[in-house]
Amino acid sequence: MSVTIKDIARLAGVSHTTVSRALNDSPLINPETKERIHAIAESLNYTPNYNARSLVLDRSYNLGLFFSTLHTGTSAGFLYEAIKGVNDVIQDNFNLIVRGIDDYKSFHKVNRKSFDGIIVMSQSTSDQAFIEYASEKEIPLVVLNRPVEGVEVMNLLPDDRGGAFRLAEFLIGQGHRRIALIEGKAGFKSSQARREGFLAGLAEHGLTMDENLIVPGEYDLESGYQGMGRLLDLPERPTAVFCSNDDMALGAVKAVTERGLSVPGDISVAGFDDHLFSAFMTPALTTVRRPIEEISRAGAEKLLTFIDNKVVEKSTVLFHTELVIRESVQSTQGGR
Amino acid sequence: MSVTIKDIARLAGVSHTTVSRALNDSPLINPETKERIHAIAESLNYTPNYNARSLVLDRSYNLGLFFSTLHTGTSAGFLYEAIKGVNDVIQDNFNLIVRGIDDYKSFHKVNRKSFDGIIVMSQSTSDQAFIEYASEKEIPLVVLNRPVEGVEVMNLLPDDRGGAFRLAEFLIGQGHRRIALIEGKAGFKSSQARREGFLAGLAEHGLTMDENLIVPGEYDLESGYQGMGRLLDLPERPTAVFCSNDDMALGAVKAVTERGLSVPGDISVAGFDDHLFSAFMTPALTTVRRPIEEISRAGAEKLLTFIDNKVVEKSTVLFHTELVIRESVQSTQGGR
DNA sequence: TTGAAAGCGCTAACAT
DNA sequence: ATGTTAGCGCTTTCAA
Repeated sequence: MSVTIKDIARLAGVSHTTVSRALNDSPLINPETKERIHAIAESLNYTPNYNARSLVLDRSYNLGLFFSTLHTGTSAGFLYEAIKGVNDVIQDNFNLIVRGIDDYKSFHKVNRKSFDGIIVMSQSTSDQAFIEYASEKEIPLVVLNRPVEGVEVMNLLPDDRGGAFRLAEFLIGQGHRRIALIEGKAGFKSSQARREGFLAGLAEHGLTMDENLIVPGEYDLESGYQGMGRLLDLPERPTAVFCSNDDMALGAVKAVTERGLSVPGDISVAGFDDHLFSAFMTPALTTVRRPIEEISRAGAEKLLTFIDNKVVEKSTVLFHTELVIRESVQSTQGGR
Repeated sequence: MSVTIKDIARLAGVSHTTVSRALNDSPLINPETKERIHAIAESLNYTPNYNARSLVLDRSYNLGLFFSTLHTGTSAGFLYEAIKGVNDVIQDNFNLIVRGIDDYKSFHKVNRKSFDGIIVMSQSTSDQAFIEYASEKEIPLVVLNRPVEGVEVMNLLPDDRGGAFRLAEFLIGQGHRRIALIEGKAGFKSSQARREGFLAGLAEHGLTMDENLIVPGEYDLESGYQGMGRLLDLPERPTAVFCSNDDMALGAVKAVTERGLSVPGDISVAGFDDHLFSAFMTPALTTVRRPIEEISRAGAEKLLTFIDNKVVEKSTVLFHTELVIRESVQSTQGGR
């Protein structure tokens, strides 16, 4: 068996209580005793049993980072940025448990005892039940990325709508009138917000979108490729295409070049997210930056203060999304 | 406070022992009693306290997935595939704790009580101390992706060397003689194995590599871009460039097209990994498939059997890497 | 088939 | 400044 505070107590000739206090750096303990105990602990290679501590302190040292799904619809870049952002903040103090909500058969194992706090990186309303569950259980909670309705939570999200709006205006400013849209995954809030923002941006300039120029997508590379294929088969092609994320934009560009056409020479393409690879695509992608890592970081910080102060604040914070102009959109006059 | 087995016992008019047994589906308990207890537990919305259970059973239900680092050198695709592979296997039975080894100030919190098992997704020898630590502590352990020396462990890895070897042969078969290499991150085992395999492949056909045609890289997009820039500035350019991973290949292609040259028309480019985006690049990338998700899945399965059977097997398994021929490499005669 | 009692390793009142 | 004692919620002998 492994060494416990009782073993240390025996060797130090004190009670295990004293050992516990010494190891927790209690001011009550004589500095010399403290030092002696620390030395013994060190030499015995003692490590505390966190399960025992958790049991009495009612704290798990676990933080959950939950995604709507870890399967389709969650891009590698998204997962990466979210984990990085959260991980940077929590440091050594918590275990970061990563999971797809759709992997749970039941939420039984999700409770205050097992999670000191939860971050939901939400993409669709499919996880609404989970959010309500966590909220009811009064687990400290922040929901990132999509707006939550029906239940009050701390809610941090990118301004998808505003970004798409500004992108539409930019496209129009470049002279485009016949503009197409490859939608994001059906049911995802971001898909909807981006479409709405985009259409609103067009409307702002008196344009409405031809229904035939809206094609469905799944947020993955393949569906961008397929979607663009359909648009190119149209008798009258669009001059510009807004892909609801960068992954689809990459696929879309592929479909264009494969037919011997060029981006942006023959057709302009824009994306959304500003993934790491977007600046390195050929041509470099014009897109909208969505600050996922920043949101994740902010969410983790909020959560930690909730846990420390035992108060959860409930409000919505919108993070700015920024138009990033690169090379994949050209003016209809030629040139960028 | 939350409901415990004692609360259930009181309501059911039995001892808490009986409740414990009933809930764990012990054959000793009368079916009717069992049913009654289950019903009460259900109605009370009982969830077990895993900390208490962990304390007595000496099991944490935690699995660690540790990366050498979560910062530079770990690409989004790599993280994504690793998490997906492991997550698919462990289902609902364990918490998956994700962490960068370089985030630990000390390994104190890593022990048998806190982790039922550990998967190290290792990229460099910088995590050697951690692997040795986990091995000494006798935590069930598998190490993926890089060969481990100096300590016996279960070790699953891709055949980086063989893949690079075959790629070199392919390039030569396409008529290339002046071939360059953009290396992976210094210190990473994979960088070394790929270089060695590649040089061996050249040597097999009597070629040696010009020192000037080897440039350093960091496994990220930017360094691929920079590296290719340096190669293009050479008085006598290579006809083909092997980038040690796909991320760098994407950056490299960018550097080529930015100078008004084309891939593969003016220069051929190959990568390694076969990331999701590689097939969708323009041109589609010729590369070597490294089955990270498959390795992760196999690693997780191994680990679970170790935990179940309380035996750890120690051996090395090499996973095949496959040449994937697409469009970015052209024969020096023209055409693919 | 069930219950009583002990104990997992720790922290925290309450003494002293 | 230190020790005694109880208890967190659970599983598991041992006894009935």
